[in-house]
Amino acid sequence: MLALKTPFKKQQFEAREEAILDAVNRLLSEKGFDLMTMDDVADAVGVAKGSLYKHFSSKERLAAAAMSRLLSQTLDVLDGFPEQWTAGRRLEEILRWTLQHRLRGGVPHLPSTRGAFQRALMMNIEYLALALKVNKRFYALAAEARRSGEISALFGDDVVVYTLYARSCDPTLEFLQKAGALKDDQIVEAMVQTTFGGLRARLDQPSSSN
Amino acid sequence: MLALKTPFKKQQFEAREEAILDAVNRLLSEKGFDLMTMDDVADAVGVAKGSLYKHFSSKERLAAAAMSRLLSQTLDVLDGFPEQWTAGRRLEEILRWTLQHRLRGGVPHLPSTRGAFQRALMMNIEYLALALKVNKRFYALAAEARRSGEISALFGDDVVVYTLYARSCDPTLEFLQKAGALKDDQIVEAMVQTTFGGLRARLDQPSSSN
DNA sequence: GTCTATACACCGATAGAC
DNA sequence: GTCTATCGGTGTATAGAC
Repeated sequence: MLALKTPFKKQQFEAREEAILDAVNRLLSEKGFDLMTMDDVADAVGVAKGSLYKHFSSKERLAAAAMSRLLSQTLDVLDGFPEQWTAGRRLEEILRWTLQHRLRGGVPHLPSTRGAFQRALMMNIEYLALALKVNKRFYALAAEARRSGEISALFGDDVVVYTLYARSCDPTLEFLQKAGALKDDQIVEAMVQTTFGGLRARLDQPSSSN
Repeated sequence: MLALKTPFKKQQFEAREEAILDAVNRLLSEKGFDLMTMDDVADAVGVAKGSLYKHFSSKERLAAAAMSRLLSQTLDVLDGFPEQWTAGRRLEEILRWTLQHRLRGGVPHLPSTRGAFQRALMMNIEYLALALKVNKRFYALAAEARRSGEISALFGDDVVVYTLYARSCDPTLEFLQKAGALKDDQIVEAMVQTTFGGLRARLDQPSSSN
């Protein structure tokens, strides 16, 4: 058989792709898509710029591949949660995981809602499928958490899910990290508490006076 | 006297500067600093690109002028609050004002904490002075609100102030606006409630199970 | 496949006529 | 002061040698 003919080169090839995606993840979280250049990527991974295009046909596809890998990891984490955890607990833990992951420099952040990159992402089938899958899971968890009373019935599912997305790339993390007063774990806990404290909140204390 | 010699031209000049800053505000909120080009600004206000440089000597100074104007307006709003309002109420209302202002397309948003623009802003004396002034006011309000119990004692002033900054440019606003299920006022209220509900929260309901 | 070199486009800033 | 035209620099992507 010819099945074992070229496993070395292929293995090497895929290992290099993983190294490229690692570098892209770090650069995307530091500089964002627009400020990240292909020269940056090439320098970080130690190859020529032209070689990158043998792996990924454009900067957009390269970034999309990094984003897709993150979404895959997110799905894996969701699947790995203990069965007895409630929907609210799962939402809380997935945010905690994302924030911890960010502190280790592994989460690319989207600079703005518009922009050419966002449009390019929606043209990427692999990314789109994963994003829809993650989105569906989040909406299901939000609805269930709201039914069980873990999250206030005052907020629609949109508010819950979008808030979760927004906290995943909330700049408060970098602010607090740069301020230096809190340890990493304390930063994560403060953000998780302010987020879910707000989602649990009833409309009491409406700041009475006028 | 010569005092009235050239008021027309000067008036015209300053009116144009205001028009430029309006356009910059809108473009900064739509595309951010990096994606906004001087051609965009020139087209939006209806003048040649070269003419912009007679008003502002660089793209950084132009954006800094827009940011400074926003900070000035923020200080004015803070000064205009009724005397009987508590510190917590003032923090809530300044966030409400900012979000409403953003819905009208008037708040430039900072793409990332790093980047050349942030460094350039710190070199701008006018902006720096205003930013420090606003920051001082926020910290004073946060400390007072925490003393009076309006905000949970569990969070440090850093957490409160940075959370407020982060909500001011929170992408949840655009998400909910694009989703279209909520009216503008409802969007603002949802975001204010989730934010301050979280800051008021005690550490109850720690998702019990493990 | 990986390298060097380059084509092509875009952007910030300037020059010079009016 | 406003215009048109252009310079210098940078970034994506490609071509061609090895």
